[in-house]
Amino acid sequence: MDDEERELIDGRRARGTKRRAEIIDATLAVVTRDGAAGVTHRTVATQAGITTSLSTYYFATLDDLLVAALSSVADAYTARIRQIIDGPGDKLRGLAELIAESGGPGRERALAERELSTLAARRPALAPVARQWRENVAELAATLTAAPEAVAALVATSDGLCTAILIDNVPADSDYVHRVLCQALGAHRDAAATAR
Amino acid sequence: MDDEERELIDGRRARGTKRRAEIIDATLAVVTRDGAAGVTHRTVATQAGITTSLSTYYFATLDDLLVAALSSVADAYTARIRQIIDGPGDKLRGLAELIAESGGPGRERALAERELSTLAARRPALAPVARQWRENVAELAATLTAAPEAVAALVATSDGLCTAILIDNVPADSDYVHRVLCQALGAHRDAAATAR
DNA sequence: GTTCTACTTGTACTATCGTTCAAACAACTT
DNA sequence: AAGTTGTTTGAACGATAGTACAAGTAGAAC
Repeated sequence: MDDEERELIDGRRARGTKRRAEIIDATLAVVTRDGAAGVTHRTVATQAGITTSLSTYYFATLDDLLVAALSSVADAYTARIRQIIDGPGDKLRGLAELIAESGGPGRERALAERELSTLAARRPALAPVARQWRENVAELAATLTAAPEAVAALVATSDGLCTAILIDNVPADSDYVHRVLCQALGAHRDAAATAR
Repeated sequence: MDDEERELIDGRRARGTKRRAEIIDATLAVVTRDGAAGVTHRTVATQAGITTSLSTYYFATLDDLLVAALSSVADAYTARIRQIIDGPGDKLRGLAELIAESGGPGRERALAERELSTLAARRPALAPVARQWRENVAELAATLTAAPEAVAALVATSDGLCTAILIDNVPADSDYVHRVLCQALGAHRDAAATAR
């Protein structure tokens, strides 16, 4: 245990980063299992295998914990989509596969994200975090079309498809998702293969 | 205790329908103000100006209350969109105006609907109710196009636009919404004015 | 009148919540 | 060894939650 994580930019030591990450993971597990309403210092602590007071030691208030958890999922999602944007492959297909994950192994995370982003509607401090996903999708869309309406349509469709997949609770077909995205982009006739 | 509930179409009297409606309204007011997490028998009762026990008299459990409230908003939304489908006007424009309301006077209701439909992701009994909005939009879309992808794109876009409007918390321009819907429909080039 | 039934209230029990706090623990400095 | 600093614990306080329940009302049926 020397300079454990540091993940900070300044020369100083990173504080309880590892514990914080554990607690955030436990929080997301609770959100996945019982919903955001089930998140309490006690349930989170039990899930993490620590004491209640330790949870409050790292996150003084429940709100801090929820904000941190939402930011965490948002960051993970952001990393995924940036990978698609900067990567070499077909961007629209990459997005389709990412969305389709909401119905399979990524359902838990997608569910947590929706739950927590709904929370954001009432806490102004969380709105920027919740908006990040949309902005990243918009950036991706901007590489595929110049029409602002097409960008907006792709962003909205991506979000709506995620919602539909979550509520219908069925494994999603990434080919189908891709086709719907093409439709929204207006690429159904010509630009279906132009991605990148 | 015979045919108590039914309060429906048959000639019999409806039981505590009025009180129930009052309590549901109060519930939605609480959801609007404090979110679904703020819904308790006590807060609802205070909002409705009744005693706590009366709230439990009509809705034995908190879950019953939330289910009833969600069903209520879903019904109201359903009525609105059926009006558009069966009405004489431009259906796509009607839908655009309905969506744009989420940013203005209808924000409260849209917020409540999102909050409560998120709740549905974890309670299977609520999923059909949450799905109804999508199915109605799909029905509307089916009158405008035959392509299944276009229908799916319009439904997803409608949902995503609502979300965006709610999170961005800005009054929405129904013309803009209409243009994005046209884009998703694939009607940007030709069919922009074909609605109906 | 009495009776019955739907409705309404006040009170209370039990559980759990967020949060606090003093004390113990661990590792590293001096 | 003593001290310092960051971490962890167990116990507790006050507040609020869901729910239950016996008692009280009002009005229609008898």
